[in-house]
Formats: sequence, C-alpha cells, structure tokens
Amino acid sequence: MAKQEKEFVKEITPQSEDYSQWYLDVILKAQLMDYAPVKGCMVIRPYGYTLWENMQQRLDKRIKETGHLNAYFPLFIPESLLQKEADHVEGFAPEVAWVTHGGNEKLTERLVVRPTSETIICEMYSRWIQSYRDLPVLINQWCNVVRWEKTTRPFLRTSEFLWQEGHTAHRNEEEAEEETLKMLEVYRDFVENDLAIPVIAGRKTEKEKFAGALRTYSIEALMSDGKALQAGTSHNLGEHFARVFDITYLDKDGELKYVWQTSWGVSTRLIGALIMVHGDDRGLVLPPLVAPTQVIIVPIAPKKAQAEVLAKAQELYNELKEAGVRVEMDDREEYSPGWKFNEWEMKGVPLRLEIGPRDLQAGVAVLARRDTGEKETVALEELAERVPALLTEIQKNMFAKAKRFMEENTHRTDDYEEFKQIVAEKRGFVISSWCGSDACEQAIKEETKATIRNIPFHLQDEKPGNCLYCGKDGKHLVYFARSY
RNA sequence: CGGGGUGUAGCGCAGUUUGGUAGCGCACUUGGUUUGGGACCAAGGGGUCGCAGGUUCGAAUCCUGUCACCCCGACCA
Repeated sequence: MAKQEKEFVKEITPQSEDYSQWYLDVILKAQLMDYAPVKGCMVIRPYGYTLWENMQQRLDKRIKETGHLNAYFPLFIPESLLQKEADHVEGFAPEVAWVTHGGNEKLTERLVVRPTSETIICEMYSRWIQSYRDLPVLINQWCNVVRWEKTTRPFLRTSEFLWQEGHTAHRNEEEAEEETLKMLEVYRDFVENDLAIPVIAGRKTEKEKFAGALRTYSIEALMSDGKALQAGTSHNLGEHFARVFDITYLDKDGELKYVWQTSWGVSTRLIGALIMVHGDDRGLVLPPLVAPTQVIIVPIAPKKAQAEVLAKAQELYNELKEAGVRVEMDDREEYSPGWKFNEWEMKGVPLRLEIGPRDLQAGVAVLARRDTGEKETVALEELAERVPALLTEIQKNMFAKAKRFMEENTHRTDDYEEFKQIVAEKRGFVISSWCGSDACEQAIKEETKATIRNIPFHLQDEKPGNCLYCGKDGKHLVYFARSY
C-alpha cells in the first residue's frame, strides 16, 4: 500500500526524504505560486491567491469587528521619514529597496519602498491627532511590502510579500497594551480556528522584538519538520514613534501628551505555515474554512451511463452550491477518475464526492476525506446535510491532529545537555527556564541554533527553575526552537 | 555574504570522461478505443544544450568569464 501510494504521487518528493524539496514540489505542483523573473519574488497563482483571499476575508472581518477601518498609505516613503526613529532605521536599513530616479531625473531625496509603514503613518497621525477626542485611531491596511532579503523561500521569506498591518494610537499605556494583546488574541483565534494551526502566544524577548517597539508579542506555530514559525506579531510601540514624529494631543486635564501606539501584522507567510503544518506526502491538505474548493465532484462516467451520471452530478452540484458549499465539478473527459483523485488530493481539497453508475443504482454517493483518507457512502438525499457536517468535522480534526503533534513535540528540560540533544535530534519546542539575560540567550543561539520563540502567557504563573545556561535563578519559562 | 550542488523540449533525466547529424520517459496535438485510485493504440509537434566570449574545419562536450536556481551556514514577517 505504501509503495502504491508513492507511485501515485511520484511528482512529490516524500517529506522523509527531503523536507525542503517536498515543500517546493507541493507549492509548485498545486499551483499556489511560480517563480518570477525577479530574484526572491514570486507570482501567486489563482489557486494560491484564492486561498489568500479567503484568509484575508475572514481576518478582515475580525479586524473590523474590533473597531478598525481599512485605509491605504503610499508605497514610497521619503528617506528622511525612515531615518527619524533610530532603532527602526537600524533594523530595516540593510533590507530596504531604494528609489533614486523618477524617469531620467535623479530625485533630490531618495525614497524607500516601504518595508513596513510605521513612519509614513506616524507622519500622518501627527497631523490628524490634536485632542483626546481624536483618540483612539484604529486603522488597518492590506498591502505589499518589500524587504531585500539575502536568502528567500516561497511564502516564508520573499523580497515582496502581501500582508496586513494595523496601526493604532491611544491615550495611554493601558489602552495601547490592551489593544496590542487584543489583536494578538484576534490572530490566535483566526489562526487556530480558521487555519487549524495551534499556536503558542507570548511575549518576545528584548533581543527578538520589533525594531522600535517597546514590547513585541507573537504567536508561534510548529511545522511538521519540528521547526517553529512566527505566525503573527503585535507590538506595543510605546511613545517612541510619537516622540520623534511629534504625535501629541491635548488631554482632558489640559496637558499636552504623547500618544501610545501599536502595530500588528500577519502576512502571506501564513500560507507557508498552512502547507507545512497540514501537508503530507500526497500534497496539500487545506482546512475547509479557507480552502478555495471545499468539495470536488468527480463523476465516474463510462459512455453507456454518461448522460445519467453527469445529470445527477450536476444536480448534486447545484444542491451543494445552494447549501453554501464551495463546490466544483471535474467533468473533464480527458482524465481518468484515478488521475483526478490524485490531482485534487495534491491540491488539498478537503472532500471529494464520487458518483458513478453503481452509486446511481443504489441511490448513493461516495465521500472521501482528504485529512484521514476515509471513504463513506451517503444516501443522495442526505448529502446536503452530511457534506457541511463533514467539513466541520474535518476542520476540527485537522486542528486536533496538529495540536497533538505540537504537544508530542514539546519537550521540557532545564538541563543544557539534554536540551542540546533534543534540539539536535528531536527538534520541536523545548520549554526551559531562562534567567532573562541577553548573554545566555545569545550563547544558546550560537551553540544550538535554537532561539527563544517567546515567553508564553500560559506558563506565566508557573515558577521557573534554574536558568538552562548559567544555572542562576530563572526569571521566565520560555519556548525554544529552531525556526524558519 | 561564505561552503556545496545543479543548469540539455513544459517537467524529470541521459549524452560531456574520449569534440563529429541532440536523445529517452512523462506532458502536449490529432484520430480511435476507454473511465470506481495517475488507461491504451497509432500518428505528430516542440530544444540558438543558462548566458557571453574563446580554442577548433567542427563545441552540449574543451578553456575563461558570468548569471540563475537548490541545499547548508550569518540577518528577517
């Protein structure tokens, strides 16, 4: 059976053989993307883009439900604006793309292609905000950003990528902190419930925080090769940007104060996470809530029964569509049913509906789940009810499976030798005690390539042991992992 | 940016050692037979051998340079 399976998907390198190659095979064969003629840039093909649109739609809804409005700020940022916040420039300078000419004329001031929009948005906020009555400002934008990366990987790290960046301004620290955590929670909810990816929410260390932020929080996911991936970040920017951009307001008490700001974002990198958390040797496995196609109907239509089978298939298609299911029919004559099964499995469609002459006789259809491979026979009149129920079950099962994997690959030790062995051999997350010093964090990173992913909220109340590295009193329990 | 590898038809590869008419499988086109896990027969189409120089009567093959991609390391959503 295993050998047979291998043959069906000969175009995809097995994960066990070469995980990176598997990842590349899957995204190319499933037509999520293709390489563009510009280094580090990719074309997101219709199937991949539809997936992105579905993700976008569901997250956008949550962003709006929490009181934010979308806006659009320019792609170009004058050099002088980027320069204003010292830590920020230092963080982004090595990877910005510059515009030096307009047509044939050299610009008097160079422009950067936005690597993120804090500076240009702050510039505008300083004009818009005068009074406490103008606060809070709650704005989000969906856009592309450019970071000139040295090494790139499709979806995980590309020179240009699509994302959403929220930028808010508040009266004080409490409000800003509340917003920062609220949006992190929005991300957690979205990623866990819609993408079926379990995450660890927590605070980033000083070393790992965003350039220019006071505090950075993240959600971290575990890929099926045991490496971690940052799936979303939310920053409390403090008054840093307000001070350099002079964003002040007159408060109720008559005093002029700086605003407190936040920013938060998730990107097309989430598509990479989706692939690596759920994918298998047959290709993609997509969660029903965001899958471009939720159900693919494959009619099995030999000549003598062709008309009847196709008519019934069309009827079922209409019925499911009516029931609000994203359903497609593959009635191409040039491909055999077996070929189609493999094709749609590669593309990660959650549910396949097979209907042929035998089923027609019996008044049933066959449903095949992508997540478990299980098939079941369902009476035709029950399909409109059974299909949505199954999709819900698949969504749940995918999350449960991923969560089990994450738990099974989360280790715990304060012994450095054991830690090193786990990181090298088993990978996954390692929960350890840490004294809070940059030196220990840095040394561990250099010696093991594992970094502190975050200081998790869920272990905040637990007392840490001795620091993994120096043996002094631990300050925090933290998640370590090698990461993308 | 360092170390390693690969560039020959859309994809996967052989041919390069020893220079001599550019091949194989899949995919594609046409016709026919097929259809419950990548169907079969027949006939076709498609390549300035990554690019640029050089050596030679003659270069996929030898020499020099260059570019792209992949893998592994330093920076990042």
